[in-house]
Amino acid sequence: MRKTATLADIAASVGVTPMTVSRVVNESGYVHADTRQKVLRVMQEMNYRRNGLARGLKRQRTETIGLVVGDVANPFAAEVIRGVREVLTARGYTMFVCVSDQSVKEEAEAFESLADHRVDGMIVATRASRKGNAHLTTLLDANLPVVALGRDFNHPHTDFVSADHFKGGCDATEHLIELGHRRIGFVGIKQSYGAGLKRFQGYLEALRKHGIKVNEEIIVGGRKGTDQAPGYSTEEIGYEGMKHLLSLRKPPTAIFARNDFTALGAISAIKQIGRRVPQDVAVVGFDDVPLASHTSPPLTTVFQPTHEQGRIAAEFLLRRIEAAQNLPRAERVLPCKLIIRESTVSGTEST
Amino acid sequence: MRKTATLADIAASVGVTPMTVSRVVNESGYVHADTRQKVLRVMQEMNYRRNGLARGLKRQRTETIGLVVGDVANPFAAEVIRGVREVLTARGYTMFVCVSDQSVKEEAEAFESLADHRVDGMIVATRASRKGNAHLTTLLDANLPVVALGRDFNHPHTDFVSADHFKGGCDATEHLIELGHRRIGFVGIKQSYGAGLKRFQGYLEALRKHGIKVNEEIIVGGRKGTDQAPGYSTEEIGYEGMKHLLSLRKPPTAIFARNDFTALGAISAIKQIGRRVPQDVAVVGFDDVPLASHTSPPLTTVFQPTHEQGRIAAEFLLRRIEAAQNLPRAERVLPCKLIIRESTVSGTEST
DNA sequence: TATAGGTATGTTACCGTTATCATATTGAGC
DNA sequence: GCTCAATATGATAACGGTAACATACCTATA
Repeated sequence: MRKTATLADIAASVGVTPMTVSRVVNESGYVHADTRQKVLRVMQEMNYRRNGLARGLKRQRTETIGLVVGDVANPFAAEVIRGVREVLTARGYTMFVCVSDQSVKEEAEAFESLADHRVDGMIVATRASRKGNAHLTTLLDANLPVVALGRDFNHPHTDFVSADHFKGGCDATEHLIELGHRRIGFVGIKQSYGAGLKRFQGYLEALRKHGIKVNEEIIVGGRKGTDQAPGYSTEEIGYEGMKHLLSLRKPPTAIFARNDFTALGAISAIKQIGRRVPQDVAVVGFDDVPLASHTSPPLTTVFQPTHEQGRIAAEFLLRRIEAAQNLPRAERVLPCKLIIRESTVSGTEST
Repeated sequence: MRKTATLADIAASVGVTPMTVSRVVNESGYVHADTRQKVLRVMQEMNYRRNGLARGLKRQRTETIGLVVGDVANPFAAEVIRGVREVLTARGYTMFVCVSDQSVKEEAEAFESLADHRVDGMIVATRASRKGNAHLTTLLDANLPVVALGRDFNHPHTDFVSADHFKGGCDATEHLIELGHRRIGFVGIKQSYGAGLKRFQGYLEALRKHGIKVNEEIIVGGRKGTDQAPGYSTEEIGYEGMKHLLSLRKPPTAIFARNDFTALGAISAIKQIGRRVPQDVAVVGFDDVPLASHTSPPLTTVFQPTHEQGRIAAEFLLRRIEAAQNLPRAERVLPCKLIIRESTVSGTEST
């Protein structure tokens, strides 16, 4: 079991001090060209890799940040990750991703692992929860820069980035109302979560604004249990939820789905019993996943600038990391955009 | 800017040595019950978090492993991640995920970051490439335990876990042949990658076995450029590829798609011009994503045990990490399973 | 020629932990 | 009361790197 070479090993082999080798590695200070060459050659020979632990310990920063996401099997997470990484790598930082699987316990473990390994900061893109927020607060007491992405977290020393889900939900619902729908269902919500889901609140607001009474009968989640499953489970929630709605004496004429996958599941359910979208039931989704424009019918949905949120979160975080002292809270809410396709209006687009 | 408390701070406050506090933290050696209580109380008060850098530096292991994936926006990656994590957390290890976005350069950076931060081992689930393999080899010279998951990498000190994509591709194709198809297209391959894609080779093998000549005209990728995009781009590849196939003088009567998303894209294209699945074109996918059973028609596909691959990879890795010396290479290839739904055979399942 | 400033290296100490060895105290058994 | 082992704690020295300061040499300029 050969051990990894250290600066001292290189130094001994070249006949200089570790400090000189360090200067070569970090391209800092003066090193004679010849010495540098020799050092570089030996480094290569010995397959040197610098020890980030020692380096981080001494320098008191690791140039590393953690990104905590709840789920990874969807384009939202993927785009956030890409956005964050773009900014970070350009500035010489490394990103480590932790996945909480929507579990508060795993989320806490992720926070602690990242804190223990002394990341310079964290971007938190999990779903908000009372316990999760408490954990975060503890970490902030330990002076770790944190940015919340797409989830509530109120703390004076934290930044916040999100899309305007409320307005998006409102727009989506108003679109249906303008098409003449009055019986508009919401698919994909668990009663207990309702309060925290901005796009759902937008839905309620739109109904209120147009004098439509909220009908709890047509606000549904999936079958019990399905909403805790991983990955594409939201698709199932949509399917099950819609099945239920269709079994009602008076099913809704339109639905707003919690997200695109839920919407796709709902569309499956509608088609399966021989009804048509949008003629029998109009469907709006949320997120505008790449899939959405290729489904049949193409899905009307609300685009949110995911990639951009990632970039901004990363920029906020780096600013906070590199600031000498605590900065005041920065907030940024990006607009969503309703994209009308054929799942609400037939024949809008001819290909 | 308050600094994080250290063992020494706790020790000073309690009136003991850092060593004693360390014993409390690690629950190692003897500590008087009263002392332990006092230490724990002060630790809580001072919001102590152990320094993984110092700890890792001293102990020469971090109880941390890296997982490198190419893409994250798909159930495959998500399930691998879950499988790996289940095993790791049970054994007290932390996992950091790095995403290469299918770029060899980013992949190399991920390898290096992980190596620099002294993870105890790595699971590599990116797509194989000559350059990527070269990088990996360098790291192995630095004695880092590595497990390859679902990608080729031949090295005597590496383990290997995969599903049997070759057999899966073969089965899928034979299924179509048994249904009487002779003109079977393949959608979702770039010429240059063909050699490395086992499921494609299975397709070729099945054709050969049944005396069907390979027709390069009906083996297609997406439109140029689309196959480098992120996220669900494979869906577009399927759509574009199928469009092309349908424009041929003699389109195939069946296609085998590189994966389920490609298959779904292909189905969109087929439906869009008013053809039916499976009557006009039969479609087989690969992976059995949760979505697959809910599409219309439900997708015939090849299930691969993703979660299990993650678990086994993690077990292999831990074994290698905890072994005193280099272990011989372990390999494990898990069987896939053809799942027949209505995209190849109409009316198979009644709901 | 003395001086200043750039160039090239070395010395020292410390980042926060823990392995190892050393020391002290206690209690049980004879 | 003495011995031995278990209990409880401390002192020391690393782990690998780098910040800060010190030293030495060189060259250009007053």
